[in-house]
Amino acid sequence: MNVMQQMQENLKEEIKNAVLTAGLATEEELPEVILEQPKDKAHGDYATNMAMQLARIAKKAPRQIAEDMVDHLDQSKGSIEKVEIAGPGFINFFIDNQYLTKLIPTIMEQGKEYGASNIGKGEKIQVEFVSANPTGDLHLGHARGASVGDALCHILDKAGYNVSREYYINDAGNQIHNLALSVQARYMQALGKEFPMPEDGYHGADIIEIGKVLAEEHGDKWADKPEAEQHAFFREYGLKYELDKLAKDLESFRVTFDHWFSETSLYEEDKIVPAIELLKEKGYIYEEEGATWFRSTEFDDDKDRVLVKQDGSYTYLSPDIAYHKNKLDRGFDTLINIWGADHHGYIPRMRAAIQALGYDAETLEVEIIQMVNLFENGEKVKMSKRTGKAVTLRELMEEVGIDAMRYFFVMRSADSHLDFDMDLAKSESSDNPVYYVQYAHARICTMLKQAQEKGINYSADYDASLLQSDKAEDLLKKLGEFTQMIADAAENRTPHRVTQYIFDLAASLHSFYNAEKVINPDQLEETKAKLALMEAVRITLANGMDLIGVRAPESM
RNA sequence: GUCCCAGUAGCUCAGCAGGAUAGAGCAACAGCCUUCUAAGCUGUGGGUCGCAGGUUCGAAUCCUGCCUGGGACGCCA
Repeated sequence: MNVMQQMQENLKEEIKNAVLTAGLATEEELPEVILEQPKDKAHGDYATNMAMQLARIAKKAPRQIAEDMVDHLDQSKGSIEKVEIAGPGFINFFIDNQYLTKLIPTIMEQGKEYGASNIGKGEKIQVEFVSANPTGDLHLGHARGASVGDALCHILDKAGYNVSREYYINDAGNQIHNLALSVQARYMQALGKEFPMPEDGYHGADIIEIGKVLAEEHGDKWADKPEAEQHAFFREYGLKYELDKLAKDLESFRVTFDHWFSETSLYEEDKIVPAIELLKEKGYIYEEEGATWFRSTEFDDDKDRVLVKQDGSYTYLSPDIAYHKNKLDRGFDTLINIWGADHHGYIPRMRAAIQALGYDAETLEVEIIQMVNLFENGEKVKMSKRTGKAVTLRELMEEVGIDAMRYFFVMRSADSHLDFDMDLAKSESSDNPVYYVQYAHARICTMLKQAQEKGINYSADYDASLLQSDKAEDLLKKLGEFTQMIADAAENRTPHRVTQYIFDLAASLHSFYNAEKVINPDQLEETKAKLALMEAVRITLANGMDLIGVRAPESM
């Protein structure tokens, strides 16, 4: 808890005491103290709506209650400078913000750790994200999922959760057979033979590439082998090639995983039958029309779901249940799955499975990432997975750069559609928010460097009374909010809050920069105080950017 | 037909578990570089928060219905 949070707690405690000593409510009746930061500075630093909340309990007019509260408020505590009653019964607090200067030494001391808290109390959370099928290149939707998932993991980690990041590899179903057939076709074609692509084949450029590589490395030695042998080979080769590519692309994109979990391993280690057996013991399984059904309607699903088809093979749901059981067996308190919008219909049956396995429905959280539309030259870029003409993650990385992508993909709340403006993302101007933020960081670095060249050394031990301007106070307040902002973003699973925060902090920095000269050898002590402030802002900006996978450049 | 998400300034979006006169950025307009990077700053204009009801001291926020856009509803994965 930093000094700002400490101050807020003290203030809340004082408000509570005032209500109790004024006899307006009993301890039990007392609602939670809500402290808000008014948008208008004329309304003070903090305000509480306690008087309005108490109106019914105390059976008095809110303004009267507010007056009673203020009479019983001990203003010597909680750094209160002035109190006002306003509007329908708000109590506005004007705080002596001198305490904020204590933030700077804290931030400088904590460095990369600044912003960390223990709100997660070590809760074990597993985040499964991306999990794209190893049958083609990663495209825009995956890029957004990767950006959001990775940012969320960093945020949760910072907020004191114990995070494990996982990628589920769908390497067992029909689609892998199709991959094998597609690779086979491209291989044959690379050898100059006529060979049709399978019905649901994968038309991506990557598969054509595999065919070429195979033809070069192996010549035509596979062309006349028995079908089964060919399929096994192409399957294995294709899978390995695709997986290596996925991992490499994601790593370039600064996204890494703790575990790559193979669906096939569920078969090999015989995890599926026992999972279904367990549900059967609990009475959620029945047979009908030659198939095995999961009675998911017990848990609010629209209809029951088939687990084993008439032909004896599993539906996708079966290994998925086994997989989630496996996750839970590994001792995670909470599972977060990050899925594309096209999978949202799948949530109720998965939730039902979690409950059938004996866990609370809330154990599984599914964050849905809405679609991304790509715009170039003001026009929507059409995408088609079928023809393989989708814009890939790698292409986009090369064209617009990783920083801009990472920033843009988490910039909006995940559950709203995202228009990705290529021209804006590529532009090196202040219109581009990622440059705006990075520029703020680079500007500070330049100042610190120049101070150093002039032989001016700053430290956490500075004269705080020299930081009195409104612009400096704005910066300090913003710095103080960092830890709480991360905690909120973690609890609400809203990584986009981080981009908003660093954008606002950058704006405050630019504003300060234009209003005040930092380095002034004639005012050495003031210069040192400002440099300390700059360093604190720099650390906070860098930490914020780190959370969303954006680089903090020292010069631009 | 059922379900999910969205509808806020000309455009793209915030609005944190109802709170004061609804906020940013872009675009428009007017200013600021002999001074630490103008990739920046300052100011102005711009809104029936899709529509209609309801809940209450108070609703962009919660509830109901409707309209519009997108997506999902397989013994596919």
